[in-house]
Amino acid sequence: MSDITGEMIKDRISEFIDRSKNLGLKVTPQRIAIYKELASTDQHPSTETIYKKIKDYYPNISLTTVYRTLETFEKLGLISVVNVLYNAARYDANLEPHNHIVCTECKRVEDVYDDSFTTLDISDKTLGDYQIKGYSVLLNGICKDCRSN
Amino acid sequence: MSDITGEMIKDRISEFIDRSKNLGLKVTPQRIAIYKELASTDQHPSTETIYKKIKDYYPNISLTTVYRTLETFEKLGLISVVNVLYNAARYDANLEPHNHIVCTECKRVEDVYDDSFTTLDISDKTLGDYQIKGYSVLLNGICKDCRSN
DNA sequence: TCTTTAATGATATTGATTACTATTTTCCAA
DNA sequence: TTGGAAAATAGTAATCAATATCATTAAAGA
Repeated sequence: MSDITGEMIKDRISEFIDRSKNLGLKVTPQRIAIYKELASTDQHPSTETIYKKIKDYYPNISLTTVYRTLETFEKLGLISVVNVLYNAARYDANLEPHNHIVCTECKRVEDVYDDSFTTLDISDKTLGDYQIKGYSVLLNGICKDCRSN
Repeated sequence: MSDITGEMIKDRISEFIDRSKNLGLKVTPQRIAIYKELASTDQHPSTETIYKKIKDYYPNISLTTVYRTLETFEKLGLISVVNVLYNAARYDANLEPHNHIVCTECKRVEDVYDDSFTTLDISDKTLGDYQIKGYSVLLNGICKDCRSN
């Protein structure tokens, strides 16, 4: 949306601290740094990218901490992961229009045939400067098998 | 949709061979095996999974070949990759409803605010046995920078 | 069949992520 | 305010996914 101001970041961080306390998460300087880095950008950075940025002013932070912390935040809903299925490339020979639902536990992917997903209108405003190739709707949830385990 | 029958697979493979020839791709037993494996399932397998299956009856196929071949097929549109953004986890601290557009060249991710994407109706039929957590619309294309390079 | 050129296999390397463990820190209760 | 239990961190090793390299092999048209 609009640019992220310093004021907004401060607000986000104090809200983050409150939410952490409510969730029983200990508030550490590493966690604040990681959250701050992520809340200060709309670039959807990777773990490595966040790590490198923090390194500049917090040279002995551990990469492991960044990985672990982002996972913790994500599980608690403090942040979100853009790409649920980031572990490995997954392929499909079925070229007819359809979409997918993924189980966030076991990473199983199943087909979804729903016309309302395959016929979305995409406005020029939405496209921005991109030359569009396509789009996909990815539902995520927990499958029957994983719920019963 | 429905189950994949042996007849359907044969059809898909001969169509695949035709398309390969038209595209100037050499038709090798490895390529046929890889395509066949993928066309015979609706499980959206990873490279490793396909490799292991083929190993059973084609023991000296190389994992590298499977990687390379799937990439080739995908670039030519013979198959598709379910998860464009599979290289590394990407995070977002912005929890307000929005979606994303990704550049398939440089993997940059940008926010998309489009109400028609954030208010999709999800039918029970679509959900199947899943306990839904959410969904995302991911547009993909080529950004301005990558087009000009 | 011959030849060109693409494709393959094997291996090494890189990059992303997770596992492990000793040490340190947070934060609550005394 | 301080002591201590529990949680978090740092550092390193190990694993898993993907790519690079290169010598060898195979496909397909002349």
